[in-house]
Amino acid sequence: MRIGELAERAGVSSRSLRYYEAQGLLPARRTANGYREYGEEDLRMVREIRTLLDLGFALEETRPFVECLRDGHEAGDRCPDSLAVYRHKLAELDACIARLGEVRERIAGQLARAAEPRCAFSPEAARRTQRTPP
Amino acid sequence: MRIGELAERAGVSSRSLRYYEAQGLLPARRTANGYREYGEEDLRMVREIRTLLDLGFALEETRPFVECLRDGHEAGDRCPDSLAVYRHKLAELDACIARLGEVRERIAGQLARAAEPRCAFSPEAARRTQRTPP
DNA sequence: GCTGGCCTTGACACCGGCGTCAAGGTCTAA
DNA sequence: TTAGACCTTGACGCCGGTGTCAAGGCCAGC
Repeated sequence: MRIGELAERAGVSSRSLRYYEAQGLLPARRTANGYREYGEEDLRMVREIRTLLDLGFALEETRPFVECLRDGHEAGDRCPDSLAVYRHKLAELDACIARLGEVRERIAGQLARAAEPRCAFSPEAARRTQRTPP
Repeated sequence: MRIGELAERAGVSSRSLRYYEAQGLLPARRTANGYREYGEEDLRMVREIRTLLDLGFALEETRPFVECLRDGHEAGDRCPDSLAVYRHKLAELDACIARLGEVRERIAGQLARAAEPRCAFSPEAARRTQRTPP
């Protein structure tokens, strides 16, 4: 199959496929006229790449998975290098989530503080600190 | 004070200050020789900008805060527009955190699955499904 | 032979917040 | 007078994955 068909079946642009090839992820055989020629196994690799990219992996991080597939494994994550990337990504995610959680709390705090007490001598504050409540 | 001093006191580069000015966030008076001239209130604005940038706000999102300060308010988040940005950012963060959490679980699942059962007919699986356990 | 659809390579654009370099102006101290 | 520390504007580079355009080759059907 040629690049247009592979692109259509994988739901990506031809441009992306050429880019993956340029990165050494998706080498393509060539027909006599110079056209790229792909097989079903290439479709699987593209799908692996897309799945991982959609999850937030960098293109470079998909390399072990693709190579794992190329080595004939039934899935891209059947190889130690792929699992290492999984673990690394997990740690990254945990750090990122923790950081975002902190930021979230900071902003929520600011929001609560900013919405309420405008000034220590505001009417509300004055009323709260009145010495002779009715 | 000139740009170098403001940069030093705020802990940012002169380049950044010029960039903020180019974005219309930090207009500067000029001395006769064309040098930018800043005051203490500019230092406050730069600090406001940096605080928000460090929290993950986009430069553009700091605009209401800076304008709030310029309007003479005691803090950048004393204005409705700033609070709106806070709320918007909170929603964004919540969505982002949720998404990352999902991804995290997906990967953790993949990792668990990939590390364990290599094949339905693996020795372990065979042992687990033996009809006559000892 | 010609049209139109596919393919090729190469190159620029995008986004955001700068870093960094160039070429030149301004001021102070020795 | 000159060194050197500061300032000015302008412009290109980066990162990553892709859109998009240009200029041209290949091929099937009419």
